[in-house]
Amino acid sequence: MLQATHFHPALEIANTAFLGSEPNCLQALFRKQPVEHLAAGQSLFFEGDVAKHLFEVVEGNLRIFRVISDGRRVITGFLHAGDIVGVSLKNHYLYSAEAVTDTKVRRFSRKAFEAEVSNSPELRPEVFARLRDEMAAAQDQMVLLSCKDAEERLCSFLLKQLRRDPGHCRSNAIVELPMTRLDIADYLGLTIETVSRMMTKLANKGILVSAGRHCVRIMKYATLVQLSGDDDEYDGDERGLIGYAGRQRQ
Amino acid sequence: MLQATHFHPALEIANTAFLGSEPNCLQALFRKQPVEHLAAGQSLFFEGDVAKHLFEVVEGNLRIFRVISDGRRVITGFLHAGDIVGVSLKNHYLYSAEAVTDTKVRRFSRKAFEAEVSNSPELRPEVFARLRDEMAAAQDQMVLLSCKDAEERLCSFLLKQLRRDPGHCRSNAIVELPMTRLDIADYLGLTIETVSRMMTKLANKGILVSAGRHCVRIMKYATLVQLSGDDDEYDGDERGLIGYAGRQRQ
DNA sequence: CGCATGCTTGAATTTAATCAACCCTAGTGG
DNA sequence: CCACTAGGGTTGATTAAATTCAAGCATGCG
Repeated sequence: MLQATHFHPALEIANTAFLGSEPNCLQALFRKQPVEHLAAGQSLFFEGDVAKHLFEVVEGNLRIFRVISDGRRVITGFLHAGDIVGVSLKNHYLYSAEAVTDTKVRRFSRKAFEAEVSNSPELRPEVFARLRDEMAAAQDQMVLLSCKDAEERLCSFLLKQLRRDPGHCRSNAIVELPMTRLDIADYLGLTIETVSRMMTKLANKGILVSAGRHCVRIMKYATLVQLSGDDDEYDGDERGLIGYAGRQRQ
Repeated sequence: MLQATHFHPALEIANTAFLGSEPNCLQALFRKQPVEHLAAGQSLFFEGDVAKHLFEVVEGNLRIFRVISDGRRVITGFLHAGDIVGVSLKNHYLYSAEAVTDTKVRRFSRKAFEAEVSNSPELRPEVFARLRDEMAAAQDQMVLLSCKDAEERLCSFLLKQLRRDPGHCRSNAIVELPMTRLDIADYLGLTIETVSRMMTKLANKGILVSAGRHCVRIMKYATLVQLSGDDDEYDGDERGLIGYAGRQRQ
């Protein structure tokens, strides 16, 4: 998965405006391809399949996940419009991909993609940038799964969803949650019951107001950040000291 | 971090033998650089620092980790001889790096590295391959942290350590564990006590025999694999069916 | 030899999972 | 248009697993 953190559709279109036959942006590669439609729940590819294609998400969203031997599922990410699936792939898909909602994608041959990228000095930095963003996201997820409790996990998740919207305002913002509670649970390493309980707990604290199954209004952004356990806006000048405070909290 | 999964030192030296001024292997870039020594526990760089250099691990091993606001530490990986630190970096280090044991590294300017790579069509595939391996490792770690219990985590860890040794035989093999229990705990998302308990549990089952603090002999490889919860040697032809079995175990 | 650090073991506590019941809502068909 | 139903979601009681707290042991180093 490749989150398009720095590549908003608007920006991308601007880039393409003064562009000849040489695409200077990854998404330009996909632009000529026909749009394919996926119904909610439909699979795009399966873990272990030979990875013949990469995909650009045009609209909607995907979950990517692995299923382990005993049937447990781990969602390693959600993909949205502008994201490209598969740049980090070897010969086989490392994970399965399914549409969460009705979704449109464009398909591009992996071989052709790799040829294009290796020929274009303009495209390569973008591929690297996307890989780096993907890696950074994976690291964040490891931190979340390693040592955050249920409440922190859910708060982090909500913030992540909120920040995907470039025009989000800090408080009184609405977060869309197109995925089910089970999806959220499998993404956060929790159960649906725990996700549900934390959701009502946050609602009781007045931090958010539920607005239907797939929608939530954030009332106290700052509190949500605090509860997420991420030291955003790092105030500390003490980074870099030998050792660290120990693993206990408080 | 970049694990050198497919790049054993022996192979690398063989490659360099018939090699002109154009290096055809990433490690060749580092070869002219002086070796720097790090004492056990010494820091190589800190999370958040400007990433001016990449490093090749020549000997010994490093832990890379992040420390979150309340002092908890998450180890996201261990690095060994042949690994290169920092290919997935942005402008700042995403994590800190410390020597676990006495360690030797070579340093290379990130700018120069990027220039070399972007000029060399031979180097680029290797960079991508390493990034892909790193990504795959991160995914595995997410699966481990998401849904494995303490015993499965420790077994997975031991197997990973065992498999790093190219000449490992399946049973009766010795695994070196240069890191402390706290390192293992912070890597597996557990406490030292739990790691210790699981270690003795495996010893009681006759799966391994402790041989000092930093060494373990594996007696029952197959059992260890089973307990690790990874469906290695996948026997299933049923991958790719719609849906999945559900999240319950058994 | 003695201390310090890392490791192990045990008992109590806490957190989230599990098991079970019930509710709500969207979508269906009468 | 309304009643019914199925699936997703919530809530409560119980259980299990790992953490926390506490004590003691071993190993290595001065």
